[in-house]
Amino acid sequence: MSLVNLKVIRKTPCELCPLRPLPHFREFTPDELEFVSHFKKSEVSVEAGQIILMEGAQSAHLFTVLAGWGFRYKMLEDGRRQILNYVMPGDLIGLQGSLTGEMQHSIEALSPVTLCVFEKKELSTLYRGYPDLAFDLTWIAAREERMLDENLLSIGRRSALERAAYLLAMLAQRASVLDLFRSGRCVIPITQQHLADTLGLSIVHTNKTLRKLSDKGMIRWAERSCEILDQRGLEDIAGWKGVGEGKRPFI
Amino acid sequence: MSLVNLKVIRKTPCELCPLRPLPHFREFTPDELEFVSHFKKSEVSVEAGQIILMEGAQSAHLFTVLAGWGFRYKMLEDGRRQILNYVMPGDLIGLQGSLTGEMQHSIEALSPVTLCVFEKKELSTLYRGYPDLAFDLTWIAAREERMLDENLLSIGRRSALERAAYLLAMLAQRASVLDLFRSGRCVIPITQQHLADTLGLSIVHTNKTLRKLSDKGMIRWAERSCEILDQRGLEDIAGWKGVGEGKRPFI
DNA sequence: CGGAAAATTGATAATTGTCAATCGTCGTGG
DNA sequence: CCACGACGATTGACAATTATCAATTTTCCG
Repeated sequence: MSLVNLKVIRKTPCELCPLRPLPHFREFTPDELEFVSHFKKSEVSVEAGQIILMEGAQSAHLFTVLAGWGFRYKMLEDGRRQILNYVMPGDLIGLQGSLTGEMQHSIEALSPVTLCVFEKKELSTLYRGYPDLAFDLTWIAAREERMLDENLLSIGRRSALERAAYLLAMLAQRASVLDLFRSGRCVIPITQQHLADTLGLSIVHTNKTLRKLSDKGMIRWAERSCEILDQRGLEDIAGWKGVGEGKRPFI
Repeated sequence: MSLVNLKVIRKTPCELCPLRPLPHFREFTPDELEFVSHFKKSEVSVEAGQIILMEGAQSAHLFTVLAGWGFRYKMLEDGRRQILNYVMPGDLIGLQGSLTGEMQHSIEALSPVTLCVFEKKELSTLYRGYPDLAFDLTWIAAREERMLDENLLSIGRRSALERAAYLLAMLAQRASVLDLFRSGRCVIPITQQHLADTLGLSIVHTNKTLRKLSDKGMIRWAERSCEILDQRGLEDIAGWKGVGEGKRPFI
Protein backbone atom coordinates (compact mmCIF):
# COMPACT_ATOMS: atom_id res chain seq x y z
CA MET A 1 0.00 0.00 0.00
CA SER A 2 1.23 3.40 -0.84
CA LEU A 3 -0.59 5.56 1.64
CA VAL A 4 1.59 4.71 4.59
CA ASN A 5 2.80 8.17 5.37
CA LEU A 6 -0.31 10.09 4.56
CA LYS A 7 -2.19 11.92 7.21
CA VAL A 8 -5.96 11.98 6.89
CA ILE A 9 -7.46 15.33 7.67
CA ARG A 10 -10.90 16.77 7.60
CA LYS A 11 -12.63 17.06 4.29
CA THR A 12 -13.24 20.36 2.60
CA PRO A 13 -16.67 20.19 0.96
CA CYS A 14 -16.44 20.41 -2.81
CA GLU A 15 -18.96 23.20 -2.74
CA LEU A 16 -16.34 25.25 -0.92
CA CYS A 17 -13.44 24.06 -3.05
CA PRO A 18 -10.91 26.89 -3.21
CA LEU A 19 -9.93 25.95 -6.76
CA ARG A 20 -13.32 25.90 -8.37
CA PRO A 21 -13.87 29.68 -8.29
CA LEU A 22 -10.73 30.24 -10.36
CA PRO A 23 -11.59 31.45 -13.84
CA HIS A 24 -9.25 28.79 -15.12
CA PHE A 25 -11.56 25.89 -14.34
CA ARG A 26 -14.82 24.96 -15.95
CA GLU A 27 -18.11 25.21 -14.14
CA PHE A 28 -19.95 22.22 -12.79
CA THR A 29 -23.66 21.65 -12.99
CA PRO A 30 -25.26 21.26 -9.55
CA ASP A 31 -25.77 17.61 -10.38
CA GLU A 32 -22.11 17.06 -11.17
CA LEU A 33 -21.02 18.96 -8.11
CA GLU A 34 -23.11 16.74 -5.94
CA PHE A 35 -21.71 13.60 -7.49
CA VAL A 36 -18.15 14.76 -7.10
CA SER A 37 -18.85 15.66 -3.53
CA HIS A 38 -19.80 12.06 -2.88
CA PHE A 39 -16.99 10.77 -5.05
CA LYS A 40 -14.51 12.54 -2.82
CA LYS A 41 -13.96 10.31 0.17
CA SER A 42 -11.52 12.26 2.27
CA GLU A 43 -8.54 14.50 2.24
CA VAL A 44 -4.94 13.68 3.09
CA SER A 45 -1.82 15.72 3.54
CA VAL A 46 1.70 14.73 2.66
CA GLU A 47 4.98 16.28 3.69
CA ALA A 48 7.58 17.52 1.26
CA GLY A 49 9.80 14.70 0.06
CA GLN A 50 7.29 11.94 0.70
CA ILE A 51 6.17 9.55 -1.96
CA ILE A 52 2.51 9.85 -2.85
CA LEU A 53 2.31 6.99 -5.32
CA MET A 54 4.96 4.41 -6.04
CA GLU A 55 5.71 2.71 -9.33
CA GLY A 56 4.39 -0.83 -9.24
CA ALA A 57 1.73 -0.07 -6.64
CA GLN A 58 -1.88 -1.00 -7.23
CA SER A 59 -3.55 1.90 -5.60
CA ALA A 60 -7.26 1.75 -4.86
CA HIS A 61 -7.36 5.51 -5.02
CA LEU A 62 -6.85 8.43 -7.26
CA PHE A 63 -6.27 11.97 -6.13
CA THR A 64 -6.70 15.54 -7.08
CA VAL A 65 -4.07 17.92 -5.80
CA LEU A 66 -5.77 20.53 -3.68
CA ALA A 67 -2.64 22.38 -2.64
CA GLY A 68 1.11 22.04 -3.06
CA TRP A 69 3.60 20.88 -5.67
CA GLY A 70 4.78 17.41 -6.65
CA PHE A 71 6.45 15.58 -9.48
CA ARG A 72 6.00 12.40 -11.48
CA TYR A 73 9.10 10.38 -12.27
CA LYS A 74 10.54 7.08 -13.42
CA MET A 75 13.85 5.49 -12.60
CA LEU A 76 16.21 3.12 -14.36
CA GLU A 77 17.52 0.15 -12.43
CA ASP A 78 20.87 1.78 -11.77
CA GLY A 79 19.26 4.79 -10.14
CA ARG A 80 19.13 7.30 -12.96
CA ARG A 81 15.97 9.31 -12.51
CA GLN A 82 13.86 11.16 -15.03
CA ILE A 83 11.21 13.59 -13.89
CA LEU A 84 8.33 13.40 -16.36
CA ASN A 85 6.16 16.26 -15.26
CA TYR A 86 5.10 18.32 -12.29
CA VAL A 87 1.75 18.25 -10.56
CA MET A 88 0.10 21.21 -8.98
CA PRO A 89 -3.35 22.18 -7.69
CA GLY A 90 -6.18 20.92 -9.85
CA ASP A 91 -4.17 18.06 -11.32
CA LEU A 92 -5.56 14.56 -11.15
CA ILE A 93 -3.02 11.89 -10.28
CA GLY A 94 -3.17 8.14 -10.34
CA LEU A 95 -5.56 7.90 -13.26
CA GLN A 96 -3.09 5.97 -15.37
CA GLY A 97 -2.65 3.42 -12.63
CA SER A 98 -6.38 3.23 -12.06
CA LEU A 99 -6.99 2.23 -15.63
CA THR A 100 -4.13 -0.08 -16.37
CA GLY A 101 -3.96 -1.73 -12.98
CA GLU A 102 -0.51 -0.77 -11.81
CA MET A 103 1.34 2.52 -11.46
CA GLN A 104 4.03 2.89 -14.10
CA HIS A 105 5.62 5.88 -12.44
CA SER A 106 6.06 7.36 -8.98
CA ILE A 107 4.88 10.67 -7.60
CA GLU A 108 6.65 12.59 -4.86
CA ALA A 109 5.71 15.74 -3.00
CA LEU A 110 7.91 18.78 -3.58
CA SER A 111 6.21 20.84 -0.93
CA PRO A 112 3.56 19.98 1.65
CA VAL A 113 0.68 18.65 -0.43
CA THR A 114 -3.03 18.28 0.25
CA LEU A 115 -4.95 15.73 -1.77
CA CYS A 116 -8.60 14.92 -2.38
CA VAL A 117 -9.09 11.17 -2.29
CA PHE A 118 -11.33 9.29 -4.72
CA GLU A 119 -12.00 5.60 -5.06
CA LYS A 120 -10.94 3.88 -8.20
CA LYS A 121 -13.85 1.46 -8.09
CA GLU A 122 -16.36 4.29 -8.30
CA LEU A 123 -15.01 5.36 -11.65
CA SER A 124 -17.48 3.06 -13.36
CA THR A 125 -20.34 4.92 -11.70
CA LEU A 126 -18.91 8.12 -13.06
CA TYR A 127 -18.64 6.72 -16.56
CA ARG A 128 -22.15 5.32 -16.46
CA GLY A 129 -23.93 8.28 -14.95
CA TYR A 130 -21.92 11.38 -15.83
CA PRO A 131 -20.79 11.36 -19.45
CA ASP A 132 -19.61 14.95 -19.25
CA LEU A 133 -17.32 14.08 -16.38
CA ALA A 134 -16.17 11.01 -18.25
CA PHE A 135 -15.36 13.27 -21.17
CA ASP A 136 -13.44 15.49 -18.79
CA LEU A 137 -11.35 12.56 -17.63
CA THR A 138 -10.32 11.81 -21.17
CA TRP A 139 -9.66 15.49 -21.66
CA ILE A 140 -7.43 15.51 -18.61
CA ALA A 141 -5.50 12.52 -19.90
CA ALA A 142 -5.09 14.24 -23.26
CA ARG A 143 -3.83 17.38 -21.53
CA GLU A 144 -1.15 15.39 -19.77
CA GLU A 145 -0.24 13.86 -23.09
CA ARG A 146 0.12 17.32 -24.60
CA MET A 147 2.43 18.44 -21.81
CA LEU A 148 4.55 15.33 -22.28
CA ASP A 149 4.77 16.03 -26.01
CA GLU A 150 6.14 19.46 -25.20
CA ASN A 151 8.64 18.09 -22.74
CA LEU A 152 9.79 15.48 -25.20
CA LEU A 153 10.31 18.10 -27.87
CA SER A 154 12.27 20.14 -25.39
CA ILE A 155 14.54 17.39 -24.14
CA GLY A 156 15.07 15.91 -27.56
CA ARG A 157 15.71 19.04 -29.55
CA ARG A 158 16.45 22.09 -27.41
CA SER A 159 19.87 23.06 -26.08
CA ALA A 160 20.53 23.03 -22.37
CA LEU A 161 19.86 26.73 -22.03
CA GLU A 162 16.68 26.61 -24.10
CA ARG A 163 15.48 23.60 -22.19
CA ALA A 164 15.96 25.21 -18.83
CA ALA A 165 14.27 28.38 -20.00
CA TYR A 166 11.33 26.43 -21.40
CA LEU A 167 10.88 24.42 -18.24
CA LEU A 168 10.92 27.40 -15.94
CA ALA A 169 8.64 29.45 -18.17
CA MET A 170 6.20 26.58 -18.41
CA LEU A 171 6.13 26.04 -14.67
CA ALA A 172 5.68 29.75 -14.06
CA GLN A 173 2.84 29.87 -16.51
CA ARG A 174 1.04 26.87 -15.07
CA ALA A 175 1.40 28.26 -11.60
CA SER A 176 0.27 31.73 -12.48
CA VAL A 177 -3.08 30.67 -13.93
CA LEU A 178 -3.66 28.95 -10.60
CA ASP A 179 -3.08 32.24 -8.86
CA LEU A 180 -0.30 30.61 -6.89
CA PHE A 181 1.76 33.75 -6.55
CA ARG A 182 -0.27 35.80 -4.15
CA SER A 183 2.91 37.31 -2.81
CA GLY A 184 3.47 38.89 -6.19
CA ARG A 185 6.68 36.94 -6.44
CA CYS A 186 6.80 33.90 -8.65
CA VAL A 187 8.62 31.26 -6.60
CA ILE A 188 8.93 27.61 -7.60
CA PRO A 189 9.77 25.20 -4.74
CA ILE A 190 12.35 23.13 -6.53
CA THR A 191 16.01 22.21 -6.21
CA GLN A 192 18.58 22.19 -8.98
CA GLN A 193 18.70 18.42 -8.70
CA HIS A 194 15.03 18.30 -9.64
CA LEU A 195 15.61 20.55 -12.59
CA ALA A 196 18.57 18.46 -13.70
CA ASP A 197 16.51 15.29 -13.55
CA THR A 198 13.77 16.97 -15.56
CA LEU A 199 16.07 18.40 -18.19
CA GLY A 200 18.04 15.23 -18.70
CA LEU A 201 21.25 17.01 -17.69
CA SER A 202 23.83 16.48 -15.00
CA ILE A 203 23.53 18.50 -11.84
CA VAL A 204 26.76 20.36 -12.55
CA HIS A 205 25.82 21.37 -16.04
CA THR A 206 22.38 22.36 -14.84
CA ASN A 207 23.96 24.64 -12.30
CA LYS A 208 26.13 26.28 -14.90
CA THR A 209 23.19 26.69 -17.24
CA LEU A 210 21.02 28.25 -14.56
CA ARG A 211 23.89 30.53 -13.78
CA LYS A 212 23.57 31.99 -17.25
CA LEU A 213 19.91 32.67 -16.65
CA SER A 214 20.74 34.27 -13.33
CA ASP A 215 23.36 36.46 -14.97
CA LYS A 216 20.74 37.69 -17.39
CA GLY A 217 18.59 38.61 -14.42
CA MET A 218 15.81 36.24 -15.38
CA ILE A 219 15.80 34.05 -12.29
CA ARG A 220 17.13 34.00 -8.76
CA TRP A 221 17.81 31.16 -6.33
CA ALA A 222 16.81 31.50 -2.72
CA GLU A 223 15.64 29.20 0.02
CA ARG A 224 15.99 26.13 -2.14
CA SER A 225 13.63 27.42 -4.69
CA CYS A 226 13.67 29.38 -7.88
CA GLU A 227 12.19 32.81 -8.32
CA ILE A 228 11.16 33.80 -11.83
CA LEU A 229 11.99 37.43 -12.52
CA ASP A 230 11.47 37.61 -16.27
CA GLN A 231 9.03 35.08 -17.61
CA ARG A 232 8.85 36.74 -21.00
CA GLY A 233 12.61 36.61 -21.35
CA LEU A 234 12.62 32.90 -20.61
CA GLU A 235 9.95 32.30 -23.22
CA ASP A 236 12.03 34.19 -25.76
CA ILE A 237 15.09 32.08 -25.07
CA ALA A 238 13.06 28.91 -25.36
CA GLY A 239 11.33 30.08 -28.50
CA TRP A 240 8.08 29.13 -26.84
CA LYS A 241 4.90 31.09 -26.63
CA GLY A 242 2.89 30.02 -23.64
CA VAL A 243 -0.22 28.04 -24.39
CA GLY A 244 -3.30 30.18 -23.94
CA GLU A 245 -5.42 27.49 -22.40
CA GLY A 246 -8.98 28.53 -22.01
CA LYS A 247 -11.09 26.91 -19.36
CA ARG A 248 -10.07 23.52 -18.26
CA PRO A 249 -12.02 20.72 -16.64
CA PHE A 250 -11.09 19.27 -13.32
CA ILE A 251 -12.54 16.83 -10.88
CA MET B 1 -8.51 21.07 -44.03
CA SER B 2 -6.05 18.32 -43.58
CA LEU B 3 -7.53 15.58 -45.70
CA VAL B 4 -6.41 16.98 -49.01
CA ASN B 5 -4.32 14.10 -50.15
CA LEU B 6 -6.35 11.28 -48.76
CA LYS B 7 -8.03 8.82 -51.03
CA VAL B 8 -11.40 7.52 -49.91
CA ILE B 9 -11.80 3.87 -50.47
CA ARG B 10 -14.50 1.34 -49.72
CA LYS B 11 -15.32 0.65 -46.14
CA THR B 12 -14.40 -2.59 -44.48
CA PRO B 13 -17.29 -3.52 -42.16
CA CYS B 14 -16.21 -3.50 -38.54
CA GLU B 15 -17.62 -6.99 -38.16
CA LEU B 16 -14.91 -8.11 -40.55
CA CYS B 17 -12.17 -5.94 -39.05
CA PRO B 18 -8.88 -7.76 -39.53
CA LEU B 19 -7.54 -6.41 -36.24
CA ARG B 20 -10.35 -7.43 -33.96
CA PRO B 21 -9.61 -11.16 -34.05
CA LEU B 22 -6.11 -10.59 -32.73
CA PRO B 23 -5.76 -11.90 -29.18
CA HIS B 24 -4.23 -8.56 -28.32
CA PHE B 25 -7.50 -6.62 -28.49
CA ARG B 26 -10.44 -6.76 -26.20
CA GLU B 27 -13.79 -8.17 -27.30
CA PHE B 28 -16.76 -5.98 -28.11
CA THR B 29 -20.31 -6.69 -27.11
CA PRO B 30 -22.63 -6.98 -30.13
CA ASP B 31 -24.14 -3.68 -29.08
CA GLU B 32 -20.79 -1.92 -29.05
CA LEU B 33 -19.79 -3.46 -32.33
CA GLU B 34 -22.92 -2.14 -33.95
CA PHE B 35 -22.33 1.35 -32.62
CA VAL B 36 -18.74 1.43 -33.78
CA SER B 37 -19.87 0.21 -37.16
CA HIS B 38 -22.08 3.27 -37.47
CA PHE B 39 -19.46 5.49 -35.90
CA LYS B 40 -17.05 4.56 -38.66
CA LYS B 41 -17.90 6.74 -41.62
CA SER B 42 -15.45 5.63 -44.25
CA GLU B 43 -11.96 4.50 -44.91
CA VAL B 44 -9.10 6.42 -46.47
CA SER B 45 -5.65 5.52 -47.64
CA VAL B 46 -2.54 7.65 -47.49
CA GLU B 47 0.77 7.23 -49.24
CA ALA B 48 4.09 7.01 -47.46
CA GLY B 49 5.44 10.45 -46.64
CA GLN B 50 2.11 12.20 -46.66
CA ILE B 51 0.84 14.16 -43.72
CA ILE B 52 -2.25 12.72 -42.10
CA LEU B 53 -2.88 15.44 -39.55
CA MET B 54 -1.13 18.79 -39.30
CA GLU B 55 -0.32 20.77 -36.18
CA GLY B 56 -2.72 23.65 -35.87
CA ALA B 57 -5.47 21.96 -37.88
CA GLN B 58 -8.97 21.67 -36.53
CA SER B 59 -9.90 18.32 -37.88
CA ALA B 60 -13.51 17.21 -37.80
CA HIS B 61 -12.33 13.64 -37.75
CA LEU B 62 -10.42 11.14 -35.78
CA PHE B 63 -8.96 7.96 -37.13
CA THR B 64 -7.97 4.47 -36.25
CA VAL B 65 -5.03 3.06 -38.12
CA LEU B 66 -6.17 -0.05 -39.92
CA ALA B 67 -2.89 -0.79 -41.67
CA GLY B 68 0.53 0.78 -42.04
CA TRP B 69 2.99 2.79 -39.97
CA GLY B 70 3.14 6.48 -39.13
CA PHE B 71 4.65 8.85 -36.63
CA ARG B 72 3.62 11.78 -34.48
CA TYR B 73 5.98 14.74 -34.28
CA LYS B 74 6.43 18.36 -33.35
CA MET B 75 8.78 20.93 -34.78
CA LEU B 76 10.53 24.01 -33.47
CA GLU B 77 10.36 27.16 -35.52
CA ASP B 78 13.84 26.72 -36.93
CA GLY B 79 13.01 23.29 -38.30
CA ARG B 80 14.33 21.01 -35.60
CA ARG B 81 11.99 18.03 -35.46
CA GLN B 82 11.16 15.68 -32.60
CA ILE B 83 9.29 12.47 -33.26
CA LEU B 84 7.09 11.80 -30.24
CA ASN B 85 5.81 8.34 -30.96
CA TYR B 86 4.90 5.95 -33.72
CA VAL B 87 1.44 4.84 -34.70
CA MET B 88 0.58 1.44 -36.00
CA PRO B 89 -2.55 -0.65 -36.58
CA GLY B 90 -5.13 -0.32 -33.83
CA ASP B 91 -3.92 3.09 -32.71
CA LEU B 92 -6.39 5.92 -32.46
CA ILE B 93 -5.12 9.24 -33.75
CA GLY B 94 -6.49 12.74 -33.53
CA LEU B 95 -8.14 12.28 -30.15
CA GLN B 96 -6.07 15.00 -28.54
CA GLY B 97 -7.10 17.46 -31.23
CA SER B 98 -10.70 16.38 -31.00
CA LEU B 99 -10.84 17.24 -27.34
CA THR B 100 -8.83 20.40 -27.14
CA GLY B 101 -9.91 21.88 -30.45
CA GLU B 102 -6.67 22.06 -32.35
CA MET B 103 -3.96 19.58 -33.19
CA GLN B 104 -0.81 20.20 -31.18
CA HIS B 105 1.31 17.85 -33.23
CA SER B 106 1.47 16.47 -36.76
CA ILE B 107 1.20 12.90 -37.98
CA GLU B 108 2.88 11.57 -41.09
CA ALA B 109 2.67 8.23 -42.84
CA LEU B 110 5.82 6.11 -42.83
CA SER B 111 4.40 3.51 -45.14
CA PRO B 112 1.13 3.34 -47.06
CA VAL B 113 -1.54 3.73 -44.40
CA THR B 114 -5.21 2.83 -44.27
CA LEU B 115 -7.41 4.67 -41.79
CA CYS B 116 -10.91 4.25 -40.42
CA VAL B 117 -12.61 7.63 -40.27
CA PHE B 118 -14.79 8.75 -37.36
CA GLU B 119 -16.56 12.00 -36.75
CA LYS B 120 -15.50 14.11 -33.83
CA LYS B 121 -19.01 15.43 -33.24
CA GLU B 122 -20.33 11.93 -32.62
CA LEU B 123 -18.03 11.51 -29.66
CA SER B 124 -20.71 12.91 -27.38
CA THR B 125 -23.07 10.14 -28.48
CA LEU B 126 -20.41 7.66 -27.56
CA TYR B 127 -19.90 9.19 -24.14
CA ARG B 128 -23.62 9.34 -23.45
CA GLY B 129 -24.58 5.91 -24.66
CA TYR B 130 -21.53 3.69 -24.33
CA PRO B 131 -19.74 4.21 -21.05
CA ASP B 132 -17.51 1.22 -21.60
CA LEU B 133 -16.28 2.68 -24.85
CA ALA B 134 -15.84 6.04 -23.16
CA PHE B 135 -13.74 4.29 -20.56
CA ASP B 136 -11.74 2.74 -23.36
CA LEU B 137 -11.03 6.14 -24.83
CA THR B 138 -9.59 7.31 -21.55
CA TRP B 139 -7.66 4.08 -21.35
CA ILE B 140 -6.24 4.68 -24.80
CA ALA B 141 -5.17 8.19 -23.85
CA ALA B 142 -3.53 6.82 -20.71
CA ARG B 143 -1.70 4.22 -22.77
CA GLU B 144 -0.26 6.93 -24.99
CA GLU B 145 0.78 8.77 -21.86
CA ARG B 146 2.55 5.68 -20.61
CA MET B 147 4.47 5.29 -23.85
CA LEU B 148 5.50 8.94 -23.72
CA ASP B 149 6.69 8.49 -20.16
CA GLU B 150 8.93 5.67 -21.34
CA ASN B 151 10.27 7.72 -24.24
CA LEU B 152 10.98 10.63 -21.97
CA LEU B 153 12.88 8.42 -19.57
CA SER B 154 14.83 7.05 -22.46
CA ILE B 155 15.76 10.35 -24.07
CA GLY B 156 16.47 12.03 -20.78
CA ARG B 157 18.51 9.38 -19.10
CA ARG B 158 19.74 6.68 -21.43
CA SER B 159 22.94 6.84 -23.47
CA ALA B 160 22.76 6.95 -27.25
CA LEU B 161 23.30 3.22 -27.56
CA GLU B 162 20.76 2.36 -24.86
CA ARG B 163 18.26 4.75 -26.38
CA ALA B 164 18.53 3.26 -29.82
CA ALA B 165 18.27 -0.25 -28.43
CA TYR B 166 15.22 0.68 -26.40
CA LEU B 167 13.47 2.31 -29.32
CA LEU B 168 14.02 -0.58 -31.69
CA ALA B 169 13.07 -3.17 -29.10
CA MET B 170 9.93 -1.25 -28.26
CA LEU B 171 8.89 -0.93 -31.88
CA ALA B 172 9.59 -4.58 -32.51
CA GLN B 173 7.52 -5.54 -29.52
CA ARG B 174 4.58 -3.36 -30.46
CA ALA B 175 4.64 -4.67 -33.97
CA SER B 176 4.94 -8.29 -33.00
CA VAL B 177 1.81 -8.35 -30.84
CA LEU B 178 0.01 -7.03 -33.91
CA ASP B 179 1.27 -10.02 -35.86
CA LEU B 180 2.89 -7.62 -38.30
CA PHE B 181 5.74 -9.91 -39.16
CA ARG B 182 4.04 -12.61 -41.16
CA SER B 183 7.19 -13.06 -43.18
CA GLY B 184 8.96 -14.24 -40.08
CA ARG B 185 11.33 -11.32 -40.44
CA CYS B 186 10.87 -8.32 -38.20
CA VAL B 187 11.26 -5.32 -40.48
CA ILE B 188 10.54 -1.73 -39.46
CA PRO B 189 9.93 0.71 -42.34
CA ILE B 190 11.99 3.59 -41.05
CA THR B 191 15.00 5.66 -42.09
CA GLN B 192 17.93 6.62 -39.89
CA GLN B 193 16.73 10.21 -40.07
CA HIS B 194 13.50 9.14 -38.38
CA LEU B 195 15.39 7.31 -35.69
CA ALA B 196 17.65 10.30 -35.15
CA ASP B 197 14.66 12.60 -34.75
CA THR B 198 13.13 10.19 -32.28
CA LEU B 199 16.25 9.67 -30.24
CA GLY B 200 17.14 13.34 -30.03
CA LEU B 201 20.48 12.67 -31.71
CA SER B 202 22.13 13.93 -34.89
CA ILE B 203 21.86 11.81 -37.99
CA VAL B 204 25.60 11.15 -38.00
CA HIS B 205 25.78 10.02 -34.44
CA THR B 206 22.69 7.91 -34.93
CA ASN B 207 24.38 6.20 -37.83
CA LYS B 208 27.46 5.44 -35.76
CA THR B 209 25.35 4.18 -32.90
CA LEU B 210 23.32 1.90 -35.14
CA ARG B 211 26.56 0.66 -36.57
CA LYS B 212 27.47 -0.69 -33.18
CA LEU B 213 24.19 -2.56 -33.02
CA SER B 214 24.80 -3.92 -36.50
CA ASP B 215 28.29 -5.04 -35.51
CA LYS B 216 26.78 -6.98 -32.66
CA GLY B 217 24.49 -8.67 -35.14
CA MET B 218 21.35 -7.32 -33.53
CA ILE B 219 19.98 -5.38 -36.48
CA ARG B 220 20.46 -5.02 -40.21
CA TRP B 221 19.62 -2.21 -42.63
CA ALA B 222 18.10 -3.03 -45.96
CA GLU B 223 15.75 -1.34 -48.33
CA ARG B 224 15.41 1.77 -46.25
CA SER B 225 14.20 -0.13 -43.26
CA CYS B 226 15.56 -1.84 -40.21
CA GLU B 227 15.41 -5.55 -39.59
CA ILE B 228 15.52 -6.67 -35.98
CA LEU B 229 17.62 -9.78 -35.59
CA ASP B 230 17.98 -10.01 -31.82
CA GLN B 231 15.18 -8.37 -29.93
CA ARG B 232 16.28 -9.87 -26.63
CA GLY B 233 19.76 -8.51 -27.08
CA LEU B 234 18.39 -5.02 -27.66
CA GLU B 235 16.28 -5.25 -24.54
CA ASP B 236 19.34 -6.26 -22.55
CA ILE B 237 21.32 -3.28 -23.79
CA ALA B 238 18.46 -0.95 -22.97
CA GLY B 239 17.89 -2.51 -19.57
CA TRP B 240 14.26 -2.74 -20.50
CA LYS B 241 11.94 -5.66 -20.11
CA GLY B 242 9.09 -5.40 -22.58
CA VAL B 243 5.74 -4.57 -21.12
CA GLY B 244 3.55 -7.61 -21.02
CA GLU B 245 0.38 -5.84 -21.97
CA GLY B 246 -2.65 -7.99 -21.65
CA LYS B 247 -5.69 -7.27 -23.72
CA ARG B 248 -6.09 -3.76 -24.89
CA PRO B 249 -9.15 -1.82 -25.96
CA PHE B 250 -9.47 -0.27 -29.34
CA ILE B 251 -12.13 1.46 -31.36
C1' DC C 1 27.21 25.40 16.87
C1' DG C 2 27.41 21.43 14.25
C1' DG C 3 25.94 18.56 10.34
C1' DA C 4 23.63 17.67 6.23
C1' DA C 5 21.88 19.02 1.98
C1' DA C 6 22.24 22.24 -1.77
C1' DA C 7 24.79 25.25 -4.65
C1' DT C 8 29.08 26.46 -6.92
C1' DT C 9 33.48 26.08 -9.28
C1' DG C 10 37.55 24.58 -12.02
C1' DA C 11 39.88 20.94 -14.40
C1' DT C 12 39.47 17.23 -17.33
C1' DA C 13 37.17 13.51 -19.90
C1' DA C 14 33.48 11.58 -22.56
C1' DT C 15 29.77 12.10 -25.48
C1' DT C 16 27.59 14.07 -29.20
C1' DG C 17 27.31 17.49 -33.02
C1' DT C 18 28.90 19.64 -37.35
C1' DC C 19 31.21 19.68 -41.68
C1' DA C 20 32.44 17.74 -45.80
C1' DA C 21 32.89 14.10 -48.54
C1' DT C 22 31.89 9.57 -50.58
C1' DC C 23 29.23 5.66 -51.72
C1' DG C 24 25.14 3.00 -52.86
C1' DT C 25 20.53 2.32 -54.46
C1' DC C 26 16.75 3.30 -57.09
C1' DG C 27 13.75 5.42 -60.32
C1' DT C 28 13.47 8.39 -64.47
C1' DG C 29 14.35 10.10 -68.89
C1' DG C 30 17.23 10.07 -72.96
C1' DC D 1 20.88 0.30 -72.02
C1' DC D 2 23.01 4.02 -69.58
C1' DA D 3 23.48 8.69 -67.51
C1' DC D 4 21.63 11.40 -64.07
C1' DG D 5 19.75 13.06 -59.89
C1' DA D 6 17.70 12.37 -55.43
C1' DC D 7 17.82 10.39 -51.26
C1' DG D 8 19.73 7.64 -47.72
C1' DA D 9 23.72 5.56 -45.55
C1' DT D 10 28.52 5.92 -44.19
C1' DT D 11 32.96 7.83 -42.77
C1' DG D 12 36.79 10.69 -40.86
C1' DA D 13 38.31 14.93 -38.88
C1' DC D 14 37.36 18.29 -35.83
C1' DA D 15 34.47 21.27 -32.74
C1' DA D 16 30.97 22.00 -29.29
C1' DT D 17 28.35 20.40 -25.67
C1' DT D 18 27.76 17.94 -21.64
C1' DA D 19 29.44 14.69 -18.00
C1' DT D 20 32.45 13.45 -14.29
C1' DC D 21 35.53 14.32 -10.52
C1' DA D 22 36.89 16.67 -6.69
C1' DA D 23 36.75 20.15 -3.99
C1' DT D 24 34.60 24.37 -1.60
C1' DT D 25 31.25 27.30 -0.10
C1' DT D 26 26.68 28.41 1.24
C1' DT D 27 22.32 27.61 3.31
C1' DC D 28 19.23 25.44 6.15
C1' DC D 29 17.73 23.24 10.37
C1' DG D 30 17.86 21.22 14.73
